[in-house]
Amino acid sequence: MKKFYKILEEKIAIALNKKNYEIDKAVVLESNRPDLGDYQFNGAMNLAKIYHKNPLEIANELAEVLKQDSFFKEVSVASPGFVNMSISDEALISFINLDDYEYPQKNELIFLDYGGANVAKSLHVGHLRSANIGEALRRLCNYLGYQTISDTHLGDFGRPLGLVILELSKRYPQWQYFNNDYCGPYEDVPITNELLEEVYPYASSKAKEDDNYLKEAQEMTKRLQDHEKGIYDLWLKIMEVSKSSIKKIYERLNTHFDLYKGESDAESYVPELLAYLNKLDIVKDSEGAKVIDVREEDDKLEIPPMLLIKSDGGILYSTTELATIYERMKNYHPHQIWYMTDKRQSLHFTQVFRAASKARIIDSNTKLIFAGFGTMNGKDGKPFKTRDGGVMRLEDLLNDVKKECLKHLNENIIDNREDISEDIALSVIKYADMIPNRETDYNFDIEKFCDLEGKTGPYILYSTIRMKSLLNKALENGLKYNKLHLIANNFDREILLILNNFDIILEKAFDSQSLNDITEYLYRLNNSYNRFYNENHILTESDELKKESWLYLTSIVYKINNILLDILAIKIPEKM
RNA sequence: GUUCUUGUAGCUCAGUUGGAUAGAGCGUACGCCUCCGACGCGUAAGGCCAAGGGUUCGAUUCCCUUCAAGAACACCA
Repeated sequence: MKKFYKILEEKIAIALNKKNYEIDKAVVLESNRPDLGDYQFNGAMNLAKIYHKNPLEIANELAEVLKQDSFFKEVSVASPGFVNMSISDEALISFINLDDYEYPQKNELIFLDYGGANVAKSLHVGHLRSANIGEALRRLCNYLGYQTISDTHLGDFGRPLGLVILELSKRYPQWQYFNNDYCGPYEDVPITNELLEEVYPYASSKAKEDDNYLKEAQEMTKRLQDHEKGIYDLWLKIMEVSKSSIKKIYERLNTHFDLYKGESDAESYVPELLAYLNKLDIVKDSEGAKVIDVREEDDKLEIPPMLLIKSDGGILYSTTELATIYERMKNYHPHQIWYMTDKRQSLHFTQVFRAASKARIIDSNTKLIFAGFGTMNGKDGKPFKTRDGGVMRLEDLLNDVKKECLKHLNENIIDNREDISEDIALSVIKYADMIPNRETDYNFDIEKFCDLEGKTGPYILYSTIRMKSLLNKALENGLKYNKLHLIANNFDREILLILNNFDIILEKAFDSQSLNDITEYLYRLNNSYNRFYNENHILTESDELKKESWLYLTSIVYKINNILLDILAIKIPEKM
């Protein structure tokens, strides 16, 4: 779509200039008094302060110039200095009939880090937001012309793996992997994803109660990180099993990663990173550990130093994170790196970002952006748990919602009922997940995901499919729709005004790394269209110009729906 | 304890350079299919924007205080 606000804002800036007022950017807003106009300009009040004049006077001067422009149907001024503008139908019509605007390709690479799956642990509902937000942002970046690389950054080399391997060694001491003298090749062992998912929580809770066990796990983690023969080979086997199961779920979530790298990949850059850091003389000893001081003058909260090496020589989360940045800069030279994780990790990323900047691992103009999101809580406001205390697996959630969608599916649809419910379920989950503001915590409620009416994914899908069906019917009847000839009433006019917001919504979403403006916009657009649809009988309309205009309008809304749903990674089924 | 975040309709939540009359979905109560797909559309009820103070033409928004909830605070990830 083309940029409507830009036109409007330029007109105002020029008009003000004519009256000898300078303004950087004339910000125009959609009117919150639709009875007075389509758009409003509030800048006269600010200019009044600068020029020490009455805001009404400035507003009147501006209105006087704008009134001469046939772009506007009406321009009025309200106290203490609001300028209200209505756009002429002719201007709206010629704007919608313009050719599509395409965002030019930019020579700027944005690296997106999201997903955050952990090896040997099943993806649970806590992983949902990261995948949904990250994937949508990746697609948004692409639509706006940026180049992207996405990486799930697997948790694959820390203590959880130490715990799993330790527990396996207790249960299956006879495995050749645990024989120090054995040199391979290894015979097949019965590791399945189910086994791993059972072993990890068991080992994790045991480590909490048993200090000796925890100590053993720490040792095992160290042995793994030291690439000890046997242990490392078993780890490779675990990776293979776990990765394929993770990929399957991400596929169902319509989420794509260019890279499935992880802590273990970054780990190989650690020696290089450490050598580099040592040269800079910013690594200090502290209580036996090695740290980087990242405090800054005006910190209100005391930021603890970033821990680089543990006192036992092992590496930590922050270490691999820093090494990951080092690796990414070296191999890909991104202009920006975006992180989509739970906002509770904010401090951790502050430390790492500061360390990266202090150590000049990033260029001075590289942007590291932490797009933290709210925690998913249960109905009780505490981090979400199922009734038996576990966290709900993502796969179970998908299946449950899918079952619910299948129940609601139109009986007349005979083919592909499974696939269609899968698509609808995806829309339910994604839409519900992306509609709250990114930063607010939200309550996970399975019933919320089973509600298929109102402001939901299926609402948008249903409207879209109905439009498609209408357009197909028109084509079957030999009707063509190439342009908008006229505005018939307030129903189609309102849609045109909403369409004008398209580009600023996308840009706002990009600037704030947040999708709720897009979900909200989709609802608003479709709600407005459905009202229009309800009030006008398009195919039976006798006025041919009206009919073509309405079909054309339908085709535009249909197109926008397709673009935005694709950005949100929601699939549109054929029927529903 | 220190620091940060949050508090908006019965419930779940929108609401940014401070703007006019604070919005939506669900739920509740009424309506709308002989006509393009009713998973749709409409109407109504529902609010001291946590409380108090300040800044100014103007505050849900900025500042201060209080209350309430949550989070983070080096050898976990």
